Amino acid sequence: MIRRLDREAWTRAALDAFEETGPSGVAVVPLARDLGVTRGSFYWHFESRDELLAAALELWEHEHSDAILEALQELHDPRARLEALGRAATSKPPSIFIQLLRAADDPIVGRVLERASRRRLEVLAKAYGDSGLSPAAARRRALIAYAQYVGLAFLVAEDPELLPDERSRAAYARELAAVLNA
Amino acid sequence: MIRRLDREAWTRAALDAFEETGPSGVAVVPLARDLGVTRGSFYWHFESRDELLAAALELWEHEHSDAILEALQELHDPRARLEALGRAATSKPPSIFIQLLRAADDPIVGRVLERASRRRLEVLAKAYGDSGLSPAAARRRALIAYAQYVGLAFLVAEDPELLPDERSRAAYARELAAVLNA
DNA sequence: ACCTGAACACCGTTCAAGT
DNA sequence: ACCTGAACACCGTTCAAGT
Repeated sequence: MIRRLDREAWTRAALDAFEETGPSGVAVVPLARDLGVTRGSFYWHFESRDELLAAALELWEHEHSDAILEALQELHDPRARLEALGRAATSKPPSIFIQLLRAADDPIVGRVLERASRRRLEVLAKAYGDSGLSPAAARRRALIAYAQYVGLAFLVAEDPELLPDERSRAAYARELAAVLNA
Repeated sequence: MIRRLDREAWTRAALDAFEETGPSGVAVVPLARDLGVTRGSFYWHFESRDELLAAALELWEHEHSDAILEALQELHDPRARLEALGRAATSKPPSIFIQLLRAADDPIVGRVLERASRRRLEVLAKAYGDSGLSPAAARRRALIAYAQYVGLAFLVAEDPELLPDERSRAAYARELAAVLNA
């Protein structure tokens, strides 16, 4: 029996591989092997391997990254929104986002990461602005908060021993909250 | 005339390529072309391309990363040391470090980055400890400060428009200092 | 001691031919 | 409309042969 695939099947498989291994996992020949077809069939659906990677990350942007931000925008009370953002920031970051951070030198990954970061910074700045800061101060505070999130996510992914248990994570979150509400 | 190279020449060339392009720039065939020899000659000096990348990054660790930390340790006044660290943190991060951050998914890059981060966190925690914090609090504060440094370096490398001019950098640094000295 | 040059494996890409 | 299979380019690696 001959397997028939569509663009979507390739894209989902590519996103799974990306979550597992990062951009190097999105490779035509191994994916084709896994999907039970030959490399040639891939080029019926896509122009190139880069187009596949871009499509997979676009899927993530629409289904996950944007969805989270939209849910947050539902919270009209700025204090509640900042609290929700704080909880999101101190809980475990999604593995796809971690992979994006860890492979930012890939041009396609870099573009997606920059778009996602821009949106998140806007949402954060809006929350700080709505809770009373001037636009410029809100933007700076958003940058500080998001840089902290990115830096910590990065470092802990690199070395989980930095925050090994729930107690250390809680102590870090308390200290960070004290520092950021100064 | 036949070119003769040693291990050091390959290592320097590899580090230059890494600074320019990241790990993908450390490729045997293109480097050999640049150096005017064939690929085969490379394997006289090194077991593998990975050994070359590791050697290049080791060079960076010894000549740059460690050197900076040792210079800082010379400052015995903890306040002066924290100030020097603050200046280092808000000035432009060295391009090799940025490349390390942007390619952390590479196993060899990841190892080097983790080692360097561990050392920097130790030095930071020691500075905070020497200036009066308890060991646990000093470690948390060090993590907050270093995560901020890493996160900002990362985001600004991705999108320089986040802090486009000297004025915005200064305003950010002021706000950050206010926040971190809370 | 250091380099050449040819070989092989692996992945990206193309394309004529099949169903 | 979707897939096969063979071809080519490119890079990592090996190794016998050269100087």
